[in-house]
Amino acid sequence: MADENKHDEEFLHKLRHSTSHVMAQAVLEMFPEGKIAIGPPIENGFYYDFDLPRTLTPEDLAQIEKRMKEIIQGRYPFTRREVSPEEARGLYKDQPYKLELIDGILAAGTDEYGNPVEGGATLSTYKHDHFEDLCRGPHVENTSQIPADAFKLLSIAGAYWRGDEHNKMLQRIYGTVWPSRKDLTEYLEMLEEARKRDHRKLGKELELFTFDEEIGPGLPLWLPKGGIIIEELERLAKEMEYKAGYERVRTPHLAKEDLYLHSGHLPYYAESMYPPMEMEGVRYYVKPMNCPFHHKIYASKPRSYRDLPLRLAEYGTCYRYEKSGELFGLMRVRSMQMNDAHMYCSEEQFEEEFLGVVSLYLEYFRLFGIEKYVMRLSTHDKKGLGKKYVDNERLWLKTEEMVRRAMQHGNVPYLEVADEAAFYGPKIDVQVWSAIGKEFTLATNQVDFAQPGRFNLTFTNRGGQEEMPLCIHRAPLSTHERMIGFLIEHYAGAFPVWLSPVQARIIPITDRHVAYAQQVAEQLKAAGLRGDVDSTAERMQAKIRNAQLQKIPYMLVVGDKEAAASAVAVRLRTEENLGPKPLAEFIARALEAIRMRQGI
RNA sequence: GCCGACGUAGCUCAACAGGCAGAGCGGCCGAUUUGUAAUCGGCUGGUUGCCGGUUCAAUUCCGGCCGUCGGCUCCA
Repeated sequence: MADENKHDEEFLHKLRHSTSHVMAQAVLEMFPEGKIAIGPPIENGFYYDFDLPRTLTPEDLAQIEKRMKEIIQGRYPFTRREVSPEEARGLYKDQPYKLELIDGILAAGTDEYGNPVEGGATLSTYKHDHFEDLCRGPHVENTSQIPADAFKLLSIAGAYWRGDEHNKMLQRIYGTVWPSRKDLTEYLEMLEEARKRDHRKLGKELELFTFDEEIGPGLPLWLPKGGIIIEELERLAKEMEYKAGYERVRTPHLAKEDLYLHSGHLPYYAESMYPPMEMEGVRYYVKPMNCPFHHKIYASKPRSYRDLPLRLAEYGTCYRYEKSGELFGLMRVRSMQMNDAHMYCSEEQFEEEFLGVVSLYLEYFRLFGIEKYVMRLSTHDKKGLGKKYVDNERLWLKTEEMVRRAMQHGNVPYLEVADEAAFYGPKIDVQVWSAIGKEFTLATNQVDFAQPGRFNLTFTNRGGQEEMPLCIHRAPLSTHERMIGFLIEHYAGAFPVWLSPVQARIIPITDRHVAYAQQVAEQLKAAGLRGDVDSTAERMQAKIRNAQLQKIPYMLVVGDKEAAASAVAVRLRTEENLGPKPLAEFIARALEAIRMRQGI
């Protein structure tokens, strides 16, 4: 079975890669003077980058698709051949991007995407019809293996040559292709379904948050219902952090420039900080992170080894000037409330502290039922030392090894990726995917060996000597913005009761039941439940529909029978009808679900 | 920030090829009083994102700005 899947994967890969070649041929026929860059297969499809004399339009895509179908039906075989550097250069003398790729392959021993190739570089091409592309392959044997009714060109986008923003921007066409028409249809339907759970759409429908042009891009307004979710998440964080020995602190939203110079953030971060404001000759910045403030709290008095680990927690509000094109609903914003904490510990305590954080993550993920995530160990890259990263290779290697060891000892699977670290140390990032497939770092757990030194943070060890602590930065619940954006999609808006803004909607069948409904509401309130009464002049059916659309977990229908018996007829949003229950029984059930923070 | 598309009522969306801007939902008023996903009728609602240009006339064509979206870059 696993073997079969592997074959499927290989075939899909070849299919997608081959379709991208066919597309490139079609585009070059349309624009004979066009330049082609690269066109790899990707998850669910493929793309190809072009440098063309004019911008593409959606109508062009239809044209290109049409031509692609003709090419496919030409039943052209894909043939591979190896070419000498001279021949390759001759073949692509009018294709500057290909020439650059050839040079790269020969110089660095990499393939056309810059990945190293074992056994040195060989130049090869794949040809079908009259289109011959510099390519390592593999491909399907014949264009006829591409189902002409199972591919679709999806979008046109800009993309920098070699992914570098200093390079020219090319035009990228994204497409998708599947083994059959049915697979394609299913994929497109899946995309459609995913759009329905998009947090931007649900956030509006469920009245959780909004943006206002006059307030500013990336600055969300939390509506009352969203505010409830924030309150509940903070309550959870406070409970968990209290149990784990954290202490809560509070720090201001801005500080003098000196602080960020001192922390070392300013040179690395200036681009993404709001510009300074000046008062009486002093420059202040609104904070993009909480760490320097917490360091100052650590430094507020002499520390002993007996004080460690010291764990300072704060839901701190930070502001980062993300580039305009990078903003994305709640997932990428400019004002954010971070589930932040900094723990200061000795080297011996590091592993236990670090694993303590990881287990906190896992506890949260279990609670939320988050199963699809990847823990990524992000390490430094030698080339970035002194630029992107603090220039201390010895400590980089040492702390990276410490994290590896901690993860291995804790039996936590992780993936290691170079050149993704924070500037002050390695980190574990938790990667998740939004409904529409965008990847995000949800939470992060970072080692910091640089800032304690910059702030002269020390503690007196057992031997009476001053020692520098390590610092761990962590944010298991991410920021409220990203966490809630993610949870909206994760639950498709149907939050478990404890997070539901409205936990119970009381539905009087006729106006004469409103008084009883209000009594029920009072009792829910007294029990600490969030309930409201739908007293609109609608029929019960309409009231139920509205509650369903709002994804309210409990609908309590009350009519004559219920009023007479101090009962409520309980309907769940899953459409399960529990029938009449004594009010006290319902309240007990709801409170239990809330206490467990599970289900409805 | 870069490339491209888009922006019409609170929401979802119409308006031939420049010629007085429309529907459904919502909201308000009234009628109805109903047992598990939409009761009926009436009313209300817009300087068509903003600024400028072309034109007798601009939602429509052109330019600039703002915002959103799809990507790229970047990122909690």
